[in-house]
Amino acid sequence: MRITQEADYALRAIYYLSTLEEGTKASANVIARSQNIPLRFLLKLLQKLRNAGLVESYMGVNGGYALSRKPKDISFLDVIEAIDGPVYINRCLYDPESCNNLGVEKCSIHKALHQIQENLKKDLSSINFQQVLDDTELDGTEYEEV
Amino acid sequence: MRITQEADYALRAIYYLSTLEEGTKASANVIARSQNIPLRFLLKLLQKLRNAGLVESYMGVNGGYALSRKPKDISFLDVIEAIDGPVYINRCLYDPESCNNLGVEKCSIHKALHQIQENLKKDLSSINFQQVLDDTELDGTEYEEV
DNA sequence: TAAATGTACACCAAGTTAGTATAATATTAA
DNA sequence: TTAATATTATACTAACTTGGTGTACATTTA
Repeated sequence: MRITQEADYALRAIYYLSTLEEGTKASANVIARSQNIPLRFLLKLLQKLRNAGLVESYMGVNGGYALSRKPKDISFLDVIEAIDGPVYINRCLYDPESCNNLGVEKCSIHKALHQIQENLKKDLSSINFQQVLDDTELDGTEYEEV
Repeated sequence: MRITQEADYALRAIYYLSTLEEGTKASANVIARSQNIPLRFLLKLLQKLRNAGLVESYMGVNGGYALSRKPKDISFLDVIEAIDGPVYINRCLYDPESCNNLGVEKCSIHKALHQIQENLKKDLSSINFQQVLDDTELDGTEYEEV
């Protein structure tokens, strides 16, 4: 019932790109060091984000990666599904044909799980990176704990 | 981001026991056949449910398993955590000490994930087996589709 | 053309999952 | 008291997933 470490890294990579001025690139090296992500692993993961259309990449000297949309238009669900594939909380909900019970339609258990899954996906898609940025700023500055 | 097949089986086993008269036992064999679960695997999984206090077991001839509480007092979360362990949607939320970013407190990403996790757990704990029973009865009889 | 960058593909160790196998123990009924 | 029916305990395993690493190549800029 958890996201992979790779998806966690991806969230942090997208977060880092969100902190930059719109359109600014960052190299994998810089992202890796700033977020404490193994470089090789990050490079591979960035390809998935690129294939999903979340980032753009630029080769060569001064190359790097930049968001292809504004932070407010990228949700946690976008990132997690780009890396881990579709979110589904049990087998039968992914491939109802292979369900060895009665399938999603007939089985009350799976119907209930389906509802929970949809709530989860809604939650994940309702949070975007602008919100995370705003939250971070609040924490560090204005509202310092006393 | 999914429950194991074992947890799915466990939900179905508990569901089956919920359909019985209160206090009635069923043997692992009967449960296995009725829910299409591999017997050996079911036997092992029933131990976990027993250790978690969800079912009681009886050895010997006419032995078997029975719920230790009423269906309405057993939630999906109870069953899933009995089998898969605590629900947490990423590593850092389970063991914040080993977080290689800033930990749940400092990192906005992990704070957001934590909120989503709590919603998920609330959802899973809000559904119990009496509800599933009721839903099943509605389906099969009164409300048959035309 | 050298240096800095991303891309592509292959490989691998460790852990997890979904089981299976075997033998022992407890209870009941004949 | 023995046979049959159950659960319990322990150990094993094949396949898959995860979280990486290694090597070689392609592109861009100075």
